Amino acid sequence: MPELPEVETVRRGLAPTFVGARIALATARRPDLRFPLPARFAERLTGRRVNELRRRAKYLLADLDSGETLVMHLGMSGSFRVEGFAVGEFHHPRGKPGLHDHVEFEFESGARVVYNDPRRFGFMDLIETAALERHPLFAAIGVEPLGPDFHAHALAAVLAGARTPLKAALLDQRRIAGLGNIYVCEALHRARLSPLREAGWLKPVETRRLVRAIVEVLEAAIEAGGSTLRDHRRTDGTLGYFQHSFAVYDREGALCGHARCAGLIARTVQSGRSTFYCATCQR
DNA sequence: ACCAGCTCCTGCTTGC
DNA sequence: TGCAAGCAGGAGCTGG
Repeated sequence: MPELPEVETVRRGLAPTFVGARIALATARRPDLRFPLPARFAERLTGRRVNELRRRAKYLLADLDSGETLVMHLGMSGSFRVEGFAVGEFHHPRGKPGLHDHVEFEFESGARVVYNDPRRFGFMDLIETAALERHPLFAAIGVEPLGPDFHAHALAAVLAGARTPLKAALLDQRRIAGLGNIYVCEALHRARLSPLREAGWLKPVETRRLVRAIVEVLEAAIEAGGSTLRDHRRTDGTLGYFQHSFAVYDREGALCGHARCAGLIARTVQSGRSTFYCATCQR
């Protein structure tokens, strides 16, 4: 489900509850998500204070006072909800867990955070904070598109020589971090670049346009609280609304929104995933 | 080394 | 209305 803007939205939603708070009780309702949870997962979380809640690519990282970091990935259908401290909810009874409520954090403050994931493509792990960057999950992850190192030279460098289609290259987390199917389609449309282009052969001016488009699309999506197609919700249960701003995604047959372009949005399939684009102005 | 395709899982949408 | 097939935002793995 969630791409960078959705994960960032979740991070911002969880931060007030997580950061500086102590986990009074962690509960795992099953031994595995996509992968087995690490040994003694709940025990290693219980009693720990969260020093920081960060995001890297599509991962949420909660740095604990134990020297470990709780690494969380939402997969396709993972979501968090924060309970407690809402108006009229001082004493929420600890009822039966809802369907697909897999992990739960109760804080000393009384707030409770529940991780729900129907498809269970998400996963969690506990990794020594100091070793995070060397960990296989993170060692090969590419440039952060909203970070200080993302500029035309950096993008050109990671695309150099790639003979794969631009669409596939931008989905590759080792080249650039955090983009998924939706925002790749949207960014390519904004940059007027064809998803079918060979990735390693962009002109400098095109690379610059692509960098700007990626940053603009991601920032606008975060501003809107992400996109809610099926699963994504903010942690307070409200919906993101960037889906109303899609120019191409899931809009086959619609008019291309670019000025002076009368093209229609087409759908095709690249490496098994839907691509939406305007064949008239995306070159 | 690089790349396309398959796969994990559940639930919603689509078409008969 | 009911049912089954098809499809979904991720990404690790396999095999070419």
